[in-house]
Amino acid sequence: MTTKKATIKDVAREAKVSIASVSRVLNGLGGVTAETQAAVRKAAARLHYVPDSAARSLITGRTHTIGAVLPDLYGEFFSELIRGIDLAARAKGLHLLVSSSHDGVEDAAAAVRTMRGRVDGMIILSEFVDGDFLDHNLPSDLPAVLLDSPVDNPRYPSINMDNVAGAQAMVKHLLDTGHASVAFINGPAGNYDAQQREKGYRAAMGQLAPKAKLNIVAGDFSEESGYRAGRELLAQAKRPRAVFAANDMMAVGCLYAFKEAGIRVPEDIAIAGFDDILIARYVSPSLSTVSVSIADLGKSALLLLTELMEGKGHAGSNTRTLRCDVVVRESCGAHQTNVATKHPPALV
Amino acid sequence: MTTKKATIKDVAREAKVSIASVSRVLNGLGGVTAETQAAVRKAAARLHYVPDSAARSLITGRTHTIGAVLPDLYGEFFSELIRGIDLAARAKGLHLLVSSSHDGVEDAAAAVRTMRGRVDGMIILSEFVDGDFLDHNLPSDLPAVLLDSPVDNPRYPSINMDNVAGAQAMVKHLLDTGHASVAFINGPAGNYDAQQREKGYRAAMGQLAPKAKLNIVAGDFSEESGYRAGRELLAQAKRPRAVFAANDMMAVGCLYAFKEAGIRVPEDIAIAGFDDILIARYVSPSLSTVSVSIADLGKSALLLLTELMEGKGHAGSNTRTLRCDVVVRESCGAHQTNVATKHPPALV
DNA sequence: AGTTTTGATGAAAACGTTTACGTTCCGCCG
DNA sequence: CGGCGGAACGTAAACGTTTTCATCAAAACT
Repeated sequence: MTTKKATIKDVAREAKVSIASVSRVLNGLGGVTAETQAAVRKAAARLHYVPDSAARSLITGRTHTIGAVLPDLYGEFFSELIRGIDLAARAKGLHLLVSSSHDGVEDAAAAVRTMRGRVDGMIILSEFVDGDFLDHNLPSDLPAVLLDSPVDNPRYPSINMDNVAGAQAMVKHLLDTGHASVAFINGPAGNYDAQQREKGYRAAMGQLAPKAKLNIVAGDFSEESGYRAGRELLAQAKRPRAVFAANDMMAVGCLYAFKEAGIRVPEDIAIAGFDDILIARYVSPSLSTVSVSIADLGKSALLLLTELMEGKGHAGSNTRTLRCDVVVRESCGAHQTNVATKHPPALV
Repeated sequence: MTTKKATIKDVAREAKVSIASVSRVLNGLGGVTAETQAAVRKAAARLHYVPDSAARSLITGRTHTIGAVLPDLYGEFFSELIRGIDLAARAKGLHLLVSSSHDGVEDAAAAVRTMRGRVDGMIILSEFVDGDFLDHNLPSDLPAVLLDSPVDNPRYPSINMDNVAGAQAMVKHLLDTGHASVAFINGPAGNYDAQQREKGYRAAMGQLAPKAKLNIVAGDFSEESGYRAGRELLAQAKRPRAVFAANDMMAVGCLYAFKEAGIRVPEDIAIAGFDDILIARYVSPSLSTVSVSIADLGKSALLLLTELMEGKGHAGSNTRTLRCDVVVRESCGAHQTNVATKHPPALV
């Protein structure tokens, strides 16, 4: 509107007070009479004054911004996560600086470094971070919380979804539904989530079907690898009665392999996935899966981070876990569905 | 690592030069001998010096950050858009400040205002912005580009996807495939995209099937509204041969309505959508749709914004358009598919 | 009435940079 | 040999805040 942006001095002059008083009024510090307060507010409004955040940060040392560094993530997961973080951040009056799509250690390190000084805290989700990474790239005084990470460093709390309990629950459900043999399609070797889910599978099998042989085939989270895994399973001498894939995309790939081979799902073989991606609802048969509220994950991360920033940090439980829920749909054979009147799924 | 963060003074002392020289070296301004340069670099490295961005912004007036304010968007669209922007921004050495999930004018206005001073430019996607909004909430000297907006203000260039051409092409395709009558499921009344797509539908029909009567039913972009629209269409005296929904979710809803009624797709009625969301590939029959590279949209927006920021903001063509492509799948009846060997869809 | 307490206010320092301007030194030309 | 130009470098001002401290008046005590 005006040609030059107004500074605190302009406001002070306009209101006939000192800049100190302006600062006090605008920051609600008290120690000002109602009249000066009114005068300052009026002047500020008239001049469209907005405090310069750079100057403010310089002196206070706070940016009121938190940074999120994320890998090149699968769409839905990404957007839900950001939404959760963003919403919680806004509620706390914080801004969100995002840096995503990192596909290498160096890339992630650069991202973390360039955020230095621009943020009051960080939320990091990256397969590349470990203790060393943090020590080398994070200023020691910068609060950070890790997402979905195996790192157990007391300085950096982490939030994980409860992969093992979720996987365990799903395997239990499959066994309970009457499928005696359950095979598992694994994720990429180095992936933490995959490892945890496999652990859950092993645990459930060991506990509930101790005499059954474990049946684990390789995969890499891609739909195509699920397809290949599906064919591999079909080629086995004794076909499993159910397949539990470490993520939904592989489950879908597997589903296509079965369809192609004329195998009926769930009548001949049941299938279940993990993640509850949007697609799971729309493939046919709709996919039973394990769901985790990703937005909640983001929200929890931010809340934990703000606690850290406010110094309420730590002591004890510095790692939190988010519950996972089994979502029963058609593909596992336990769904009560009136096939005749198939209503549209819930709105997204 | 070190207990206190190093400032430029520390580096100067360590390198036995003045702070001015340190600044010159680190900013590559020249006017320094190779020796001092080396000394400074060594000192900076030893101290793990990182320039304070707040102080830098304060004096230079630049933040090297661009802001994106977005509505509470559909997942996939959102993540793709952010990815496009983020990638392009990083390539230009810019940071990305995100504020999403705004569901009201006041909300969006607040977001824009609080970004003031924190960013060098903004990318705005919001149904609430119009000329007034911008004049009231944007500092006049802050470059901004609008996404998918009807605003035609010379001060704010905008980038739109070519909704009308895309819709036109899809209708043409449906007609060419032999479906004589094409109905249209509209989007929410106030929505710009919806309006443009309707416009494309009208244009194509008027041009290619001038004697056919227009058949437009209401919808609001939700899956459920698509379902209702589908039932409405089935109840018509003379059923259309093809349905073109203003977005994919409605097309999916419509598909379910047809399935429920025992209508075969595409044999009895063809269906097409708009957006090419991930699901489109996975419903059965897979959904023909109009695709636009959302990441490109984000990238273009950022590139345009940086041009503006560098002062290359020229008069004339201040609004750009992004091409849309018809994606032919099974639901429109023109797809050559070997149903016997249905391969898994392309990886995402 | 004199003294202390209280509360509002302003002056000025500090935050860590960039940059305009001086200073110094050296080599070169006249 | 004296002056001059330019390169290298340093000094200090400026950016717009917050915050400490001093000041001062008025109210509250003795």
